[in-house]
Amino acid sequence: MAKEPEDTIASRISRVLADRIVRGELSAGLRLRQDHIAEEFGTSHVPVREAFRRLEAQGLAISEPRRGVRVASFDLKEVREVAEMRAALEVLALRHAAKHLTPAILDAAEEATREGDAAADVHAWEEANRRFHTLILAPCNMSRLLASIDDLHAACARFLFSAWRSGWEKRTDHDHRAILLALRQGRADEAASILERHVQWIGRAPKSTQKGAVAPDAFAIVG
Amino acid sequence: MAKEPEDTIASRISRVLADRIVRGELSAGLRLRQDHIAEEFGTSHVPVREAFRRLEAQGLAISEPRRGVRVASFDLKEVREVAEMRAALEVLALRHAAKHLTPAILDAAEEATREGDAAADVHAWEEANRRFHTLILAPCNMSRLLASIDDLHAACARFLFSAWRSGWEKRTDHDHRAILLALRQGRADEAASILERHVQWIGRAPKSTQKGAVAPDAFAIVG
DNA sequence: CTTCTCCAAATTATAGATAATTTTTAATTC
DNA sequence: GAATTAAAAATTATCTATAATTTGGAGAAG
Repeated sequence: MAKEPEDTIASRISRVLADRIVRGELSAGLRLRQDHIAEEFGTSHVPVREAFRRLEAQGLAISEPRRGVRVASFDLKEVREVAEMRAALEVLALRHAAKHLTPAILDAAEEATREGDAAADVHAWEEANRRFHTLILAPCNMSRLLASIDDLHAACARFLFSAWRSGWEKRTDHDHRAILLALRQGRADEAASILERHVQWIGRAPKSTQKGAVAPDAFAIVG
Repeated sequence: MAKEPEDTIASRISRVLADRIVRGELSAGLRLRQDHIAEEFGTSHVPVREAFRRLEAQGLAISEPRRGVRVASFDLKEVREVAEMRAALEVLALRHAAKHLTPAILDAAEEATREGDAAADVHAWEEANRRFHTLILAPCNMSRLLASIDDLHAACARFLFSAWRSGWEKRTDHDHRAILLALRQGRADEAASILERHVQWIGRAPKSTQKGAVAPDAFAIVG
């Protein structure tokens, strides 16, 4: 019987709710009522409350004792904070991963970049983007670091999905390609600094390319 | 009636258990049986389970579905990982905090350093050490970043308490003083790089001062 | 007479206790 | 050593109490 990897109801609920929050289906400030959620999942409120604790730790929900749980708000200031944390930690991860990267991994990362460039919508792009970052960072073999990066990446994705209003237009990810090139040539430090800049851009106002000609999005949302 | 700040039983339990784990009273790998803990705190196991989720997120406990929760193990590799993460994030925090630091804050941090130097035991030293780091970083005003650093600091403290076997001998914290000096003189970048080196030392083998003459501790444990 | 405010009752939701069920682990027997 | 059974512990359900919010109404002010 194809059974999901997670066994407990609580973990399943937290995964589903996290996904909904990230995708923007549950908007910031919304109250998460344990009885309603319990009813939806056909369980009692006990595992729901455990799921809440995990969401709280991930920064996706905020709990006030005796007053309930709400979807965490996130303003631009928080997004920048998350982006800077992510940049700092991804640089660290890449520095350790670099020596373990194989051509096969870099090929897979390049393929992920291509898929991102060809993505039909923002969700497909984000999936490919996350795969790229995971591929080049996972070989650092530092599980706690990778888990932290994952949570931060989710927060970034939440911003991406919320900020993206207009239709998706194909784009070419030059940063990803520059990172891969540097890695292939053994210049890990350069790859790390491109990665740092790349991630830090999230939530920052893009350079006005020309006076009056502002990009369609008011803030850089990729990464 | 003097009531503790936290309202829920779960948060109280998680704080107490976290403290015990950090102080080494609960050793790595020990099973945390919810019924026993519930009995000790005079509650049911429901809030205990919620406390477990928080400990899990903090990296202090590990839960295997249907098999219970254990105190997280931590080998030297994990300590180094935590130290490097902490270094990366504290550098980020200090860069943002620097511009908001006041002479009053720096004076308080210097006082914390003095108290650390005069500490009678390792717990007093750690309390002062944590105060120093918190004082100079808190003005960055990035709550998520500070919360992450706090969790990482707890993991470092856990290593410190576990590694410290012999009696406590007074020491002078030159790094803290160098950081404060640089901050007072407005050289934030230099302060940050001293801080980075300072924290990264945790869990690393110290330079053998002389052949055969190894330091009393096999690894650097302060920070 | 209308409107605003303040207080109390009723409703709703959260937090926790107790109980039932399932799963894992240990033990004993073949 | 394998298999069956018994004990223990984890997960979840149901139930209760307590705290928070809302609603309704009385009284005062405009």
